[in-house]
Amino acid sequence: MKHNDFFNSVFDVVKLIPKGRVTSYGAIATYLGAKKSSRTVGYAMNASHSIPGIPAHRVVNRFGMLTGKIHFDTPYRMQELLESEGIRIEKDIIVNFDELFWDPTFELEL
DNA sequence: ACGCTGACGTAAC
DNA sequence: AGTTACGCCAGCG
Repeated sequence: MKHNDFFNSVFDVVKLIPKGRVTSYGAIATYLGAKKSSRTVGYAMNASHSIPGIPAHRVVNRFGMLTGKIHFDTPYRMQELLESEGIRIEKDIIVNFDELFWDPTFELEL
């Protein structure tokens, strides 16, 4: 886990997100040991656009809000993808987010 | 080459 | 307790 590997690590973690589950940028950043880099985590997702297999729609902010939906092909794509996995969304906010939250630090434990 | 911005989150005032 | 500012790092103007 170095500088450039940050992106790579983020992608790896996102790929590990189980279907029907979601996580937050901060959770990934914390898992990588740089909770302050949460912003960069989201930015890494931006780069994931060129990388298939990255369920970026499963990554939301700390409040469970689909903040990155705008960066998808269509703003509704993210919500539809999540709903397709059984996740309910209301006003761009994941319902039962606490229940669906998948924390890599807890699930993967370092 | 330099600086601002951006899918966030936390600390400080 | 609400608001403002900053940190992180890389892409882009």
